[in-house]
Amino acid sequence: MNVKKKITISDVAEKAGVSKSTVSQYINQRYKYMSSETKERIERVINELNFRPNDNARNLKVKKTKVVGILVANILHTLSTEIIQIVEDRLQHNGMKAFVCNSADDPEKEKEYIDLLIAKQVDGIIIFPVGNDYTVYNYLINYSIPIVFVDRLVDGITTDSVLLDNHAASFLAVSTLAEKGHENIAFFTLPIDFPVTPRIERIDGYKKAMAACQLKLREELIFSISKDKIQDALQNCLHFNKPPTAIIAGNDLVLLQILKYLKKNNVSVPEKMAVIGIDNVLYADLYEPSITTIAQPIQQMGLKAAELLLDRIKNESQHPFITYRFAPEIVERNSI
Amino acid sequence: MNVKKKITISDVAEKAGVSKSTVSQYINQRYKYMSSETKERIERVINELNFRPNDNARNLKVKKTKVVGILVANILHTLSTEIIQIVEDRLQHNGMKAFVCNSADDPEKEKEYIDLLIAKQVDGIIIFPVGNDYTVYNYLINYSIPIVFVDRLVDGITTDSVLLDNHAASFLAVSTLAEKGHENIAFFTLPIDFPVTPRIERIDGYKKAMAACQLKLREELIFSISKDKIQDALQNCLHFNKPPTAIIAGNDLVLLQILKYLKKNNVSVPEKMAVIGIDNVLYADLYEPSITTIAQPIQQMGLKAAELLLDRIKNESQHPFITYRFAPEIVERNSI
DNA sequence: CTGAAAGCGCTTACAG
DNA sequence: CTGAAAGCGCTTACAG
Repeated sequence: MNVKKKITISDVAEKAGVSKSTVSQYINQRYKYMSSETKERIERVINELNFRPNDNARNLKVKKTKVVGILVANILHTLSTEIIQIVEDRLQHNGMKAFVCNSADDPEKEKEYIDLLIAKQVDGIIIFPVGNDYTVYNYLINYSIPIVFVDRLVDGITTDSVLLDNHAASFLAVSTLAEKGHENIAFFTLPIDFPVTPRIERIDGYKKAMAACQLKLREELIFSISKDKIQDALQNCLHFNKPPTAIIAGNDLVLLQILKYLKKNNVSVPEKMAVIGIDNVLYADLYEPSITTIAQPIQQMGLKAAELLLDRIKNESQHPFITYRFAPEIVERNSI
Repeated sequence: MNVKKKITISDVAEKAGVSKSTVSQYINQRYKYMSSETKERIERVINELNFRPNDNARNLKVKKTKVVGILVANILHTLSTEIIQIVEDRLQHNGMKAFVCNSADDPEKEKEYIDLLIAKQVDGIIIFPVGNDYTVYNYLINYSIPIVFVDRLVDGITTDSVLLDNHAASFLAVSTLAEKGHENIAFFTLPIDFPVTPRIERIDGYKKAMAACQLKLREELIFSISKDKIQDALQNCLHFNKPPTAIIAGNDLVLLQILKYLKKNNVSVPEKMAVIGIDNVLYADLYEPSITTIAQPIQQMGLKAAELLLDRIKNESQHPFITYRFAPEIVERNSI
């Protein structure tokens, strides 16, 4: 493998016997004032030399890069990849492309990626934020780089945002269970050592829904703990004086732990324990019994996020920032 | 929101009362010949102005970008995101970052992303290839951009590659079933309209394993069809003269379809139908009965891919290209 | 210890 | 229809 020198526009110009300007015109498809002979000659040389223009040079002149960043909190979440797929498809239709970056739940990494995306001069960024330090996101706003938040919000930052109506999600879960006569409903979610919007709002929604359904709120039935502690906590609360007869899983990862425990310990669902999960999961139909879930309208959320970002990128118009809340939907199956 | 002019190195230099060169020295942390007073002054101004150097300009001079591309065939596959997570972590330790791009199973998109990554001058690319047109990948080789293939190979391209020993995977599946006395073993996988390495190799491995186990090969028990046709095909083959008593699912998506069918139709597993899936899936333990799977050593594969790429990027040394084949592992559960 | 100058590979207004 | 020239925002060898 011989290390070949990178081909530049000058090489093409020289070999084609025209000026760099003309080659540049060709690259940018401004054929208007170009003889077809010149055009063909340039085309041939470009193919021969396998020339690819250096975007770094181009972007130095032309301010638009036609690239947006999608910075996800954690790429392992199904929600992230599904939104990515949808957003990308919309971008495609607008001649844009996406670089996906993964914060891996690490605020430090997120900050580095934001710096990198700024440095690469992306036209806009869709962020599933992990950090709670608003100064980081302020860089973007200072640089007038459009951003759209998805799934989570950050205190102190006002921008276009797209997320589930988490209160409604909890309400749907609680009220559905209440109708079936459940009174002792446990709520499990991941930690909120630092504020994570969906977790906080879903807990809050749970509390309000309990009140609305005239059920007694028992704080000891609310668990906000790390993944590996869920099974122990569940085991524990089964020995309460009044153990729960129903569980709401705050997200897909939590649901997985709960189902593992229930299966391992032969707790019959829904007879001994009703289960309802927020987030639709691939295996909801597969479990025995199939699991009732509260689904996010991912398709619409992805489209809205893409649309918001594209609007900001295209026109300079300054409509006020809006936080869009999407209504959840219950998918009734056999676990309640 | 007032559109602020982008801050450049000149702005910083002017405000700090030094030359651009000095600011540049500061940015690149060459403090050796810099008075601490100058250093502090520059630092202060950078913070005040919120200055972020433009990487496009930098990369025009400095050939290394410290960024690699990870181009996945389809970001919805768990394998992709798990490998991304692992690779990224290794890159992090080497001061590099990753831009993830999603081909969405579309060779045209893949080509565009390759062009974009070249244009952005990434230092290297990890590819889960979708296309079968080797000329596309040849661009990269022409440009001396290191590439590592993961999961799939491309005819006509020789480069470092990391993938499962697919023949061994099929062999494990077949021989395990054969030991349990199964003779009529069906194999389901997705289409091979154009060559997709794991699918082809797993079918091939299945055939060889059947021979090795002295079982009669029945071509009509091999299904290479699209996802939505799997359930019908399965239904069909249950009415064969000699229906299969065991099924091997060629990957996670196929397994999902098969389990859906079996559950819907109350086919008892493993009594009436043994099932074994290639690819470990999240819900393997959750299904009733739990599903025996053939797992890829994803951790090791991700690390190897990262290591190979970093080696090529760092040293110019020219060890020959190697295709690494990782041994699969069987995770025995209760479905066989 | 710091600055002036050339150059990276493009684009674009302008001249002809 | 095409080319010469300036400039985008950096870096770096060199001079002082």
